Amino acid sequence: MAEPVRKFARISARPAYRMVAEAIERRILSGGMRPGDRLGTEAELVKQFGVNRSTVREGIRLLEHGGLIRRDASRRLSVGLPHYERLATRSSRALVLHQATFRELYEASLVLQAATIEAAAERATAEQIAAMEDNVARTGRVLHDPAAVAALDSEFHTLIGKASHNRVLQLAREPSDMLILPTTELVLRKVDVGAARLLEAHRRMLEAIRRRDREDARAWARRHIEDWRRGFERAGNDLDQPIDKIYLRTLAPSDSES
Amino acid sequence: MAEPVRKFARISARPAYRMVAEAIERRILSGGMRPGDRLGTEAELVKQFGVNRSTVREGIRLLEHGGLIRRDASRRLSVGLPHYERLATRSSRALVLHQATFRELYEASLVLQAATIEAAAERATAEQIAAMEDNVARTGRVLHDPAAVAALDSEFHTLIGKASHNRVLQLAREPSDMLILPTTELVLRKVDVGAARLLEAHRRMLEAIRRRDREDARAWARRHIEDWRRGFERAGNDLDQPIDKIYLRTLAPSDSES
DNA sequence: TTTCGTCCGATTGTCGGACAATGCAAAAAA
DNA sequence: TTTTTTGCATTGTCCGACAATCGGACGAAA
Repeated sequence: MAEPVRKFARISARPAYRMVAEAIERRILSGGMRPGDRLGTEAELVKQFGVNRSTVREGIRLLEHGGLIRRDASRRLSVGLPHYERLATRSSRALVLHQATFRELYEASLVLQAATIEAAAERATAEQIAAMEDNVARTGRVLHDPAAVAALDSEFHTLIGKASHNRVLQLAREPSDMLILPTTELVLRKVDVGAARLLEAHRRMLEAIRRRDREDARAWARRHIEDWRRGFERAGNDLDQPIDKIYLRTLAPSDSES
Repeated sequence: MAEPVRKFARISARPAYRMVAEAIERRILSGGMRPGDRLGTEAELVKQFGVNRSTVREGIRLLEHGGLIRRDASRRLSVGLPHYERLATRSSRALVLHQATFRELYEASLVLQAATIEAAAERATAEQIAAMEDNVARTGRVLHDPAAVAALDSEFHTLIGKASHNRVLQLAREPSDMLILPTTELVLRKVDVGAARLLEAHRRMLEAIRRRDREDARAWARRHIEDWRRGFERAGNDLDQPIDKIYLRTLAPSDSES
């Protein structure tokens, strides 16, 4: 299997529809087009690239799903700004396919949440703190409803992410959040004091952020996640089991929305 | 702008090519098909879905770019296993489009690298340690060549990622790595002792991993990244500047490979 | 004046058919 | 048996077509 001397550059046997996609992608990423800009109509692209409309359409599809290209209400093409959520959805799916375990999620979350809340403690704006206060208040009012508490928990973590003012951290955090948070409701149903402890943790975290006390914020975030783990295990789950496909049902529709 | 009472659910007029993509996606994610399984030919899909081949092909394209579907050497369709690198590429691009700054990258890296190396110190196998030793040895031999050192640095971090045995962390880390590492060469060219310090740090990190000394490993990883920051600034860059599009040139070809 | 039908052109979504290039596997030749 | 050839299946690309829908213009009704 001796590789012959490599002398020639790989000939570009890339299908035309890929070249179309790459050309558009390059244009966007090189700053030639900004998010929101209108891409031409299909007919125009046909003329520019000199290929058939079917080919253009296939090329467009490649970029469309990734969010780099959007179709607005009138179905016309425009440059999109892929949002973390969408990317996180894909990443989450990859993790499931790779059969990552809950322990891996737990370990990563511990670190990422701690870092996020420290950043939030340092940089949260007044509005962001107000939003968290509102969230905590609402949580207090629905303590008996696991689904509602879980939803508000998810929102709370998103708010902290925003308050961290670090988009890289947010992006890094989202996949694990997306897989852990759906289990919260499950845990709450099994552990009676779960909702109360969750609220307590949120309150303390918020309090620490308000005081700009990074250490305390970090400590409570850690405790919060460890609570989740205990509840998860008490609910009869094994931390070393692969992430179940069940959660994909939660994920699935989120990507197919208009 | 008073929103009228919202009474009807949004009507779902999803085009057929999307429904095709969703159907295939559901089948895969629900475990109905495993990575590596052959998807039928286009003609078969046409029969199953009862739509035109053009429509099927557009649907396929949606999934193809995400890696959920691959075309093997013979161009036939099979279920793919999206790899982190591919996802990281997309995430990196998103970060650039969102104009994230190097400070955000730096902050996130600090945390993620520390966590990764702690996990690696705990769980690295003998083979993985051997691979790192080999990497360090090779680095020692090319200290004068910034490009080679940068490449080996990247490899070293990948090895640590593998040794962490935590795929969630790896996935979280990859986008920031992908954006920071290309700057290493740049930094090395500006700072004379850069390569030596880098090698020293790698050596210490490896040593700590071998001793299963999490604290020490973490400390050296931290120092390593702080070295990068100092070098980055000394090279005349502002940490608060948005990630430049320059790096996209590095990124661009990585996705258009076969 | 504002609101409501209605019409029209432009554009997208979908379809059917076609053909060259290429890969795979069976058939023929060595 | 091994090698070569041939034929078929499949993909990539193109063409032309038509219904559905959107945006806007135009005029009628309130």
